[in-house]
Amino acid sequence: MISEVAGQYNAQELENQIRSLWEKEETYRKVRMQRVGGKKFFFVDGPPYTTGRIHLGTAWNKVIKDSVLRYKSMNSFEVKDRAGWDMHGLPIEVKVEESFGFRNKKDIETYGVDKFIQRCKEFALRQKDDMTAQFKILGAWLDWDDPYMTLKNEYLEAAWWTLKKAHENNLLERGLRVVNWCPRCETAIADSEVEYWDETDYSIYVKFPIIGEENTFIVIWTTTPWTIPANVAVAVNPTFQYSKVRAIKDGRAEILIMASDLVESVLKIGRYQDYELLGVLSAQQMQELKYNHPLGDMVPRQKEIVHGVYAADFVTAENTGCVHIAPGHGLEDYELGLNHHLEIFCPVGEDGRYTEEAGEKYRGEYVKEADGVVIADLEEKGRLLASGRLAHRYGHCWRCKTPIIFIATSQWFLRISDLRDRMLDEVARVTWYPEWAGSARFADWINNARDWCISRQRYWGIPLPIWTCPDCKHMEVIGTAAELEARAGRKLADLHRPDVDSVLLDCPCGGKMKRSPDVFDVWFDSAVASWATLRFPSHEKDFNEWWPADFITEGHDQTRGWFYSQLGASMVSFGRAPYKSVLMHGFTLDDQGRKMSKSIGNIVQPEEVVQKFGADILRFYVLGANAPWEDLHFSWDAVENTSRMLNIFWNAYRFALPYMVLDKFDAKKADLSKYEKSLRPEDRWILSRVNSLVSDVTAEMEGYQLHRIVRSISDFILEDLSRWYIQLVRPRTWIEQDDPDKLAAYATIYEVMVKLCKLMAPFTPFLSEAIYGNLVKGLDAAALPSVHMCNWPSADEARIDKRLEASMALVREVSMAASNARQKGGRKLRWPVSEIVIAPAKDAVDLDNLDSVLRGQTNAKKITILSPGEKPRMDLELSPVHKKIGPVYKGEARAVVQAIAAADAFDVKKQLDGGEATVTHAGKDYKITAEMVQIKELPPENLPAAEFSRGYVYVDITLNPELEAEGYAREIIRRIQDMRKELDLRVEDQIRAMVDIESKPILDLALLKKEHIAGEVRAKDFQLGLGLKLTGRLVKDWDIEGICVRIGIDQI
RNA sequence: GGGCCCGUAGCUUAGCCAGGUUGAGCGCACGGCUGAUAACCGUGAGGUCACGCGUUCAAAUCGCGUCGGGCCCA
Repeated sequence: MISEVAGQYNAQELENQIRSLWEKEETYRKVRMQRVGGKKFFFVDGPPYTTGRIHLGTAWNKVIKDSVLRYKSMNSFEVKDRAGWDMHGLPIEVKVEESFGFRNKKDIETYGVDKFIQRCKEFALRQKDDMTAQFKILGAWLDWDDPYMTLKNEYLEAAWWTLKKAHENNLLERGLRVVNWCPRCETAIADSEVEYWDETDYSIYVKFPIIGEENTFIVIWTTTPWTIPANVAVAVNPTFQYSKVRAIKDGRAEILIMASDLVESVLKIGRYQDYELLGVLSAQQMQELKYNHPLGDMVPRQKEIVHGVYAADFVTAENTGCVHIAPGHGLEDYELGLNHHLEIFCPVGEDGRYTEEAGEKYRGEYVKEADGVVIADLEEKGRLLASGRLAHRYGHCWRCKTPIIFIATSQWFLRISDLRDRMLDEVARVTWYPEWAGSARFADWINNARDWCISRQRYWGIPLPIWTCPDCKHMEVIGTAAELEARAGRKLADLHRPDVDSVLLDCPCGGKMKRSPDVFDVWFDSAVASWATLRFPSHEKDFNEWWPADFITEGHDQTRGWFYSQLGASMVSFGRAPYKSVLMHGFTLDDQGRKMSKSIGNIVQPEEVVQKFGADILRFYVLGANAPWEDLHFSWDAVENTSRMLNIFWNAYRFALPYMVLDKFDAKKADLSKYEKSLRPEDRWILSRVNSLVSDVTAEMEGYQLHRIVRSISDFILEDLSRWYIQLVRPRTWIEQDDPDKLAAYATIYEVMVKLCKLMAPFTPFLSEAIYGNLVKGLDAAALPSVHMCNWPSADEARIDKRLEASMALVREVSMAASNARQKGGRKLRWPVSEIVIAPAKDAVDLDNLDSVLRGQTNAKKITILSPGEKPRMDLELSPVHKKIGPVYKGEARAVVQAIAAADAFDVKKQLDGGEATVTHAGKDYKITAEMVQIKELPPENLPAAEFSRGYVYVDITLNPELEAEGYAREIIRRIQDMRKELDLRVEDQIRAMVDIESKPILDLALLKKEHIAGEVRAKDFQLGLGLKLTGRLVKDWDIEGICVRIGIDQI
């Protein structure tokens, strides 16, 4: 049986019940099992990093994923949905280091790498469990029991296999490169791991002495004085013109060379008082110059280096137009150095301190702290032209926030830049939502793609499976654990460091190969997720059946992150994109569009929203707040609004339940087909609407227009279902017998609710499950055990009647206009009116057969529809036109004016239509012409009007005894109903009621409706009179339109 | 400095792809309804559609530029 539902929508309580139901019944497993063998839908979960806490953005992310997967499952797809966890890398290392107070790698080595790895692993696993619980609360149905974890051996193998494949494809190489380097973590970091913010640094202008020209200098500018010891060249722009000037400062002259356009500004900064142009140099001539290093006698190596000038496009017309080149400390510098076979001089070690090569004075100095020393030395040697401070964007290690430096080190690279064009082809083959995410944003990123530095000099990561022979330099990449174990002749329980470090392999040369001590860049971990999640390479069958992924969805920051890393890893191993479609979603910002951050204190935790409102409400809110690819401005008000909306849905759902229960309604025996003939137009209308909704939502889902779906559903619930259909259907539910009219209403409501609840299931899974449990499972023990096992509803085209929908829309408009007009005329809706007149302006209005609906909703006895342009009879007001009357009547003018005032306006107008009119004053007739009066049309006081889209609606509020009797009856009914409520009576309870009305005329009116009143309030015993002695459990005095009415009621 | 997205009422937003009277919700003011009721409904005030220029009979919508916000890059 269907049950009644007590009380308001309590999301938390409902969700707890559904959660335990799902757990008890293993609903998730059943749902996935049910679709096995269906068309495959391979989803890959972008693995959140195991930080321990989910935030609003990750919640939104999982809600989108879950909604899409539930939708696909309802559409008979077998979905692959392993949840994923990103568990390696510096962030966790740093956390563990912090917990022990470690400062550098030496501390870790002292503590023991094996124990350190163990701590990292425990930390990651604990965080994973915490976050799993948080995701489950949201109703996110992924495979949480068997997630893919980047720390598992099977996952490590997927990374190994991929690297081996890249090696076979000749895309792996070791090389000296300038990399972003964190001197604290002592590791290379990826471009994507660099965080930029403003930092105040030195800004210095340095003079490099030209060889063979006395007192002549080329001027460069830099913000990193510590790189000066590594300078080997100067770059100039081949299109610029350079000037040689004789500059005067404090009576001393020197000859300076710099870009012609920048002379003035540089000399100003250098506080030169005067200068004279000696000549111009072309970029070509500039390249003939040689100079001495300004600190040549302090950095021994610099004495042996020849310093020249080279052309480079990247030189801009800023500062001096001459760029300091240190190939060991800059990316462009490095490339320029390679092109011109310059020495890649890098006198800085992995700890960020100068090495032996930097010379006696600088050795051991931390470079960022050496800036001041270098400046002082330049000053002392007279090579400093100017020195100041400058705030500019500078990169930092994203974990420990240490400013990064660039140093040339030997690293492993994937030669991604070679694949740029092929990657762009692949991107064009992927379907992007929105389209520009791929064609514009991602393509732009790929166009700038550089080789991928995949090695990190750390501990907690996937070890590089690269073994090299120290003797003959032979190198091999191992692809699987089995391969390694076969070669090593022993088992390895865990493929992490340090165990794997101890494995030595035989080299063909007879020597022993050692593992390259690095671990993978953590971005490489998640990059292989699409096949690692299928347990490839050990399970090839699944890979062949599922790969590549049908769908992934992540935030727009993942353009450079996971969208890219996956593409890169897939290109080097499989030569194609690992996904077929990508939905790029936005960021969660606060209600003012600011980033959520601890310092502003505007962070909203998803669980806070769940606790205050519920998971379904959070879900429906984030899905509906805006388009998925736009940033979400979180607003508590909007969440509350969503909550209110779902509450109305809940009320709509539960409103009919008591009657259905009372009548033992059984949809199985009494479905719509039995009542086809008894359906009212409004029933057919709501059925049309719900089927239109199904078709709209299905269409929008194809383009992942999730916000439009939520909007359509909300509109349907509020406008069509709650504000309209339920209002229309209410009186029918009170009919007591087995009237087909009532049963047709039940069947309609039932059909609509069940369809709607399935339609909402992917988005509000808890609420839908609860409603389905009652309405469907409550009636049919054999029904599918969960709404999430039902098929996605299909739109019943035969029920869609667009003309009827349009007519009803018109009826609603007229009805609203009528209530507007009533308000103007001061007539409450409770009081019936005799007539409502619809006066269309242009096009004729046809209500189809919805006349009775309109009458009911407007509480009107009659609806009159005028022809276009026609108006109801207006009051007319005559005003005399003195200018015209005066000249004709002269002395009698005053009498004429009075005659006009006294005349009947309608009569005058009628006469004037035929020519002249006659008006009378003091027994004398006067003839007047049309120009002597102005006739104004006024809506009569008893006919207030309001505008609607196609004209005006007039409401005739004139009262007569019959209408008044009805009005008073409704007033009395409402009060008795109110009192029934106060006594907490059930709908079907009978009462005894006595009503004492102090006014005889009103009593007489009420008596006309005595039977009606008694019926409406279910009073078996009903007395209506004057001076009655009131008894009953509840007696109350009421004021109805200024009359005292005393009512007493009693339950029988 | 470059790429992409966004800017509509006090707030949150729809409409923009496909040009044709800017539409909602919250909040505010007033009124109504009452067996969905710790709910609900109506009316009203409130918009130079960020700004400027262009295309067009017609621009919130298309194009260019400026300003502001977000993400990414340099």
